Amino acid sequence: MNYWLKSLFLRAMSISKTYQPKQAEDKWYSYWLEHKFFRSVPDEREPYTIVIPPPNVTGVLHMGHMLNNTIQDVLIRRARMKGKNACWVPGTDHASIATEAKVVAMLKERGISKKDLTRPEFLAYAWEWKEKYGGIILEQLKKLGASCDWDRTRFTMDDDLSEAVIDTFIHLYKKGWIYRGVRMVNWDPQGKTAVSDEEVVRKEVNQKLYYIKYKVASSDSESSDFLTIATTRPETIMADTAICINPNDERYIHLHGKKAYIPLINREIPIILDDYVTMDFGTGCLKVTPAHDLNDYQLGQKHHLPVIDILNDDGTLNEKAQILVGEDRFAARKKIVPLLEEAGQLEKIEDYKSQIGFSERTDAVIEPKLSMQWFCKMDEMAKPALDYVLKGDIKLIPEKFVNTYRHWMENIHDWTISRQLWWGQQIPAWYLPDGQYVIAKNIDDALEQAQLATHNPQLTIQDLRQEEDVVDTWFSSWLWPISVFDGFKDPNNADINYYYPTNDLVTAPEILFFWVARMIMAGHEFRGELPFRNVYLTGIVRDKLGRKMSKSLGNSPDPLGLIEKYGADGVRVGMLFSSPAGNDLMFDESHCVQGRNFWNKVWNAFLLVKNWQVDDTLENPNGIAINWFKSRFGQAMTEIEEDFAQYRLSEALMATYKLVWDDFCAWYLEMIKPAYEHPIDRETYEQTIAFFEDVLKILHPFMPFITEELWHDELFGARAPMDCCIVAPMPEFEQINTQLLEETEIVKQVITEIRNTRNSKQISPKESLTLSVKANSDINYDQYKAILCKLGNINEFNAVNEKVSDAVSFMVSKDEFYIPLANNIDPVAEKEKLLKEREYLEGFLKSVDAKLNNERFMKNAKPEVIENELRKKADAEAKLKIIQDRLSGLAN
RNA sequence: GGGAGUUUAGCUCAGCUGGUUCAGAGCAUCUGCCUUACAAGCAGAGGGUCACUGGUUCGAACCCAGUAACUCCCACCA
Repeated sequence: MNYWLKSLFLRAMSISKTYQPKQAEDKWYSYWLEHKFFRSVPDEREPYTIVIPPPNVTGVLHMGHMLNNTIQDVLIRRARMKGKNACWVPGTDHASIATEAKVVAMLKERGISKKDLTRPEFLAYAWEWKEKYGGIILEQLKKLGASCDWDRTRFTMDDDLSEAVIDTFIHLYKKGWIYRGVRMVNWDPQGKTAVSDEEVVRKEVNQKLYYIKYKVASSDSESSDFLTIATTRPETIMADTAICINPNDERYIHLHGKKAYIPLINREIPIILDDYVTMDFGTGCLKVTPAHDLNDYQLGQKHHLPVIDILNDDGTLNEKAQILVGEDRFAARKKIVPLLEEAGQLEKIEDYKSQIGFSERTDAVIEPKLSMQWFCKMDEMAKPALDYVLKGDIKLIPEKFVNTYRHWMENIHDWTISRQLWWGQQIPAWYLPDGQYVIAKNIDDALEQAQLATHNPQLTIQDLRQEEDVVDTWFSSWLWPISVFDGFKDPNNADINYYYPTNDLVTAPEILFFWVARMIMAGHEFRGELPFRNVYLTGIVRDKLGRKMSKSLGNSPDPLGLIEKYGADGVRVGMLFSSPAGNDLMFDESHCVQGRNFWNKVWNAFLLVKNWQVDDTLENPNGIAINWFKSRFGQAMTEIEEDFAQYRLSEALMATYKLVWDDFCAWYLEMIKPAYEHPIDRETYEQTIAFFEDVLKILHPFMPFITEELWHDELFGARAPMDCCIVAPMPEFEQINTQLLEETEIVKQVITEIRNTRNSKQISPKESLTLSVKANSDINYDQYKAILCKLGNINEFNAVNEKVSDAVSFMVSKDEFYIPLANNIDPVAEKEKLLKEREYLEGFLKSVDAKLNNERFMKNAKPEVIENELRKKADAEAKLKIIQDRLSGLAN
């Protein structure tokens, strides 16, 4: 009770001393903006460029964005501090289907129907909506600390970017790679547009398989012969144009050449033969519905069957269905069942599971539909794009995605690029009265071409009608790395020449094909060069149950709320702690807690140093500690460098975390910390501040705000306005003294043993002890005396040549240590400890000997390995001997 | 149906070219601490048959084969 009260009280008292993330975040983000630290213009430095995967303009920040953009920001900030000209280009994507759907919904709320608007009217509303609500997400990214060059913000429907879309369309058309044709496409009846194969998400759905009896037409009599088909879509029987059976199916030989009647509407259709039909599925009879099934369509083509399309664009039945006209396809499915039953033509219904395609954007069930669409040929463009990745010019991280990428590129289908929407770039095709069309940049060009094509100079603009459809959103996104630098409008401008190819692309594997592959194609086709060198594929952010975070599940924390709670720095660190490339991130708020605790630790270390008083008359007693930390820092830097080189960001963060928390705070600061209310010497003080500055630098990419805040504290001296952590050069590598590092590790172990001794003997840390060392190794412990005494609270430290009696003892490496504790020795326990150690060493030795006595080992193992075994043997033997000595000493 | 991947401590993950008795880290857990930077902390400790079964090898978490579970991608069986 007492304890809790006191700690509460103390916390309340010290509240003003703690770091206030919110204030610092606002303050420094504006400061960075004001001083244009994010701004990049070409100069003589090496560029480092990232283009953001443009989020939907309608989007709001979710956890996926948080992860993705944290990674990009870490990379950008690090590059900036390493002296590169870092350029991170932000922007948003017009996302035609998603945005148009939102605008339609908004209009509906206002009582306006899209049908009643003209195209320009609708677009006016859409732009208005975009200006008002669009791009919120970019503002949210700022809260995260994203250091994008906001002056370069682009939108995929900016004039220049749209122009690039039109130009590339024309370019590809001229190459013969864009064509128009009637195809079976994936129709989204809700968005009322075609979508590409990639935008169809297949899900397993519980369905019914309906067994329907078709009457077989027989010329001879009234005999009622029936055949039964199985279908999941009874509402489409009215669109049937044949029944198909396998020619080898002996059950149905009697049906060859016959006809059958569609139930309810009694239309006569032929029974055709094709070995496409699987005999053992369903009944072996297949209804052929060319208008509403891709396979049936192909079958229909082969057998020259007519196509009867009974569905409207919105998924309702049209008059060709004859019955249930106007009903939605699913309502019709329900209603046709009793009708068939009444007619006695429904044999049975079975449960059935199958994969159904859903629209990625609207989640409506996709309807295969025949329609006139625009397509882009892919095979020619896919080849070089595949090569870049296979040859390693573009690296996918992690590499496992190369296989998937290859598989996709080798089996690529043409791309349906037209969308029956208004929000987007309208296809630059103009139809002439006679049905021909011309492709042109604008209507004047179109007219000119049209007049030429028709040899009719009388043709006027009024005679031309522009294609209503727009292009797929990805048809603008694939140009992004080029178009953001105006590489189409002005292919030789300074920006594109300097920044392109970009360096790293950070994105989700889900859009590897949608976007990444196509950018590679576009890069090659339009600039003859790859668009980026490395693709870092992030994982999906899931909750701790492994479920994808989604709005509908409500399992996604509010990112801005998290920032509010843990500080942007805390959340960034939390996101990165456990997210290796390509692995899903099982997000748990506890990671953010850890992140927050980390910045808190840094803050407190700062308070400690800040409150020190310097006494210039003091000598520096901390030479070893300082040299050790220098080496340790250099060592950690090497590791961190290596981790970054391999894009192991979590590990780079962890190495940084341990360096700061363990090495800097727990060891170094404790080593040099003066006693309470004692001053510190000048040299140690200044060296420590220099270390602290280096610590801030390596932390900055992960925790930009607190590091900038501390950077400007007077502890570090006066700063010029542009002297900021964000542009501070990364620390140089120090000379690494391996011997010092190794010896210090041993000294740390000695300290741990002393602490353990205290723990087990219940001796307070405040009670100082005497320590003797009998050194059997070459380590000069005298050098480390100061550290040992301070961290072990040892008041007397001496070297001895003989073992000390009446003392607790332990061994570190080969050396023996004694703490005299006359009244507190437990000889039995001491002996037990030694016996245990001996047992371990004997086992160890046995295993080593087993190898060394094994002829085949000696014959096959590499010399270094054998040498190593010999060393192990010698070491173990030496140690055993010491233990043996001590044991025999105890026996007396 | 085809392909890829994963499986190591309670959780999230390292473990590179097979070679210290190799089984690691962080978090969580447990024990002891009101130690003047920090209880959002300090000092310690305990956690694992490396999914399973075989094989190769002097030696396997690591290589090979098979099995199981999970994940993702691709695919037109009504």
